Amino acid sequence: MLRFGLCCIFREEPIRFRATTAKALLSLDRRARLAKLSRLAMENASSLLAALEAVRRLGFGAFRVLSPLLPRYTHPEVGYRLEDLPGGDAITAKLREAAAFRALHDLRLSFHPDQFVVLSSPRPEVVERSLAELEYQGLMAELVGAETITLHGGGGYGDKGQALARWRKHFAELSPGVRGRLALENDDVTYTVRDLLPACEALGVPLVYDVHHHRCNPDGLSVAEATALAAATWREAGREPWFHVSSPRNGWGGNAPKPHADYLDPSDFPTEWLGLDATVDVEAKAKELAVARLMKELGAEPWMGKGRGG
DNA sequence: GCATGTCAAGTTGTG
DNA sequence: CACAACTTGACATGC
Repeated sequence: MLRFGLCCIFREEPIRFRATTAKALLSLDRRARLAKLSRLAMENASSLLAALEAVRRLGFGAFRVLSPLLPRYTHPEVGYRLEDLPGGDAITAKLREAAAFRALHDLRLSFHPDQFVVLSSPRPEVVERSLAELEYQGLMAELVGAETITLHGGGGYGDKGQALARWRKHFAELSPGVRGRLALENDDVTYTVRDLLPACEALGVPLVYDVHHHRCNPDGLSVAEATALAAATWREAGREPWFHVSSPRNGWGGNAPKPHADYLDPSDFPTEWLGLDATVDVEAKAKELAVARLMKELGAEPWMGKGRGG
């Protein structure tokens, strides 16, 4: 069956993740800085557990975790380690509590590094920071039991072949824990499913198929073909396929940017996906309300975990 | 309280 | 050239 996933935050559920800025941290001495970071990290760890409880209650089967659970962790000036934080053990324990809840209810967790993480960049300093950020996200993924870190190909720099060769080279520099979790996702301006498949197959990296991006940035493959090719990269690894879907706020016409709408238009949901064993992250501004509405409109069953009769 | 300006980071495309 | 878009507005400050 299909399981539906929520991305990062909630519209109505009273669950919030906290952040801070490097500038604010730099105005504090080391002791006050670490105390503040510790407080925020503990709040975020508790919020993650609350988020997973809400996800389960709402009948969803997946959750995308907001990357900065530990705010500014890899910042060159205010970066730190978990062991540096007062109460670091309690933070770790709370994250492991979330991991246990995830496992008990068979929820699938992912991370999605933001736009600054670019393994295809020709600039060494960009790649270096990207590798550090991915190692941080790998550490978080390990702690909370997240299966996947979903990354885009990055920039094309006028030569996508060369850029992807750089991506593959830097992929090899990551730790095994990150390599084993990394997935590639087609994006809306540069890399299509057709572009990414050779790298995915060569590296054993599964392909997250975003049908919204595919419609913005087509490659001659039909939705059915792209679905089958992407799904094969997951099944090769004995894993369940992972897809993304969203609707454009201002319709599909024209070349203007296509920000996400509040809710899914059910006609944007590929009929090719119905009946598959797969995970579908719903990217919509109305968050859990949008996931719930889409499931209702599709007649989808709530996720109860594999082998739990759901 | 509330309005407003700011926030680490990359790359691309539009107007 | 400025700005929006991207997984996401939240935080810090000043009134």
